[in-house]
Amino acid sequence: MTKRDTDLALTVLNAATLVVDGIQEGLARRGHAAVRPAQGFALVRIGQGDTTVLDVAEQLGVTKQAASQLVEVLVGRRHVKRVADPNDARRRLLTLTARGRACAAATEEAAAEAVAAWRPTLGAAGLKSLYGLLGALDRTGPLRPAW
Amino acid sequence: MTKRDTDLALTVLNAATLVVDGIQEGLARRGHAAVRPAQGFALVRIGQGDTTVLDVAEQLGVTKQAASQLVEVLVGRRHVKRVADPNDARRRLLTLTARGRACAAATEEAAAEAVAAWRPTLGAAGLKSLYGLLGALDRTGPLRPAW
DNA sequence: GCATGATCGTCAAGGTGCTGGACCAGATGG
DNA sequence: CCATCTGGTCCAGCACCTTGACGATCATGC
Repeated sequence: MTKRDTDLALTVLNAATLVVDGIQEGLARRGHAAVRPAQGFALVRIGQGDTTVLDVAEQLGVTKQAASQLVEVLVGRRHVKRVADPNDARRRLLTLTARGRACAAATEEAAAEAVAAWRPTLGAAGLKSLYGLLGALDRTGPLRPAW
Repeated sequence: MTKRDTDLALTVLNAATLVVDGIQEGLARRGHAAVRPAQGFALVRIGQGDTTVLDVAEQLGVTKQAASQLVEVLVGRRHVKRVADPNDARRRLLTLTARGRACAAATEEAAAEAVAAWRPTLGAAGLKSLYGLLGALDRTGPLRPAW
């Protein structure tokens, strides 16, 4: 059974590759070729409101410095604006611009599209059971750099 | 249904994170903390025989230069040796040393272990159906950098 | 009040890993 | 042969991450 377990590990990595590449391609097709998946995920998080650089760092699983740099890029692209937190002058709340909202939506669409591409192969039932199985795994929370 | 598709994409990435981290940890627990997953995969490939730098590059989905650098590290660690190809003086066949074989085996074990950790949660039947579902997806072949 | 310590964020320097361009040595085919 | 292709490496540059240090702002306890 060990041999099959090893193969399963590879199929999981393969699936993740398909997802990441699919998101990249989906973003590009929507005119956001410059947006990397990790940036898209950050935008989605920011879109949920009340988000700071630390929140982004936690979600992506990187240091606050790395998150700060990533956010800096998004600010430079006019996807994100920093606003002062009225309750805590240390915090700089992140908010989406109109362009940022478009990118966040595109990221979610691209992610959905990437797995929707499997529907012809797996069927709706297959996707559903896949969702059930993988959803039962530990939620480690942080995603991974380079995504 | 789109919302669920988006979530599924995230669960796939989460699963891949678990696999990669599990492999890292499994390698460390076997005394190969310095071996990165991508290096382990390269070792496994080299262990199959008749492997060149270009083959490694293809498997990992990186340029031949990157593969060359990765192999250079493995050679420096005495995991891999380069031998001349008697039929083609341009090719430098890669072979595993005893230490390299140990690392390759440890990588496969660690990968199997990473998904075996899901057995208590998903059950043997769950793993099997997961394998069936993910195995049906396109085999893009190349893995990803940084793994 | 006010010192002390924790927290948010940035700056700066450094490392790692990948890429594209250039190049050499060896193979290949008219 | 000679032009071309292929396997491999060297090199410069880049993208992204990390650790360390720091200023600024809260929060606590006396």
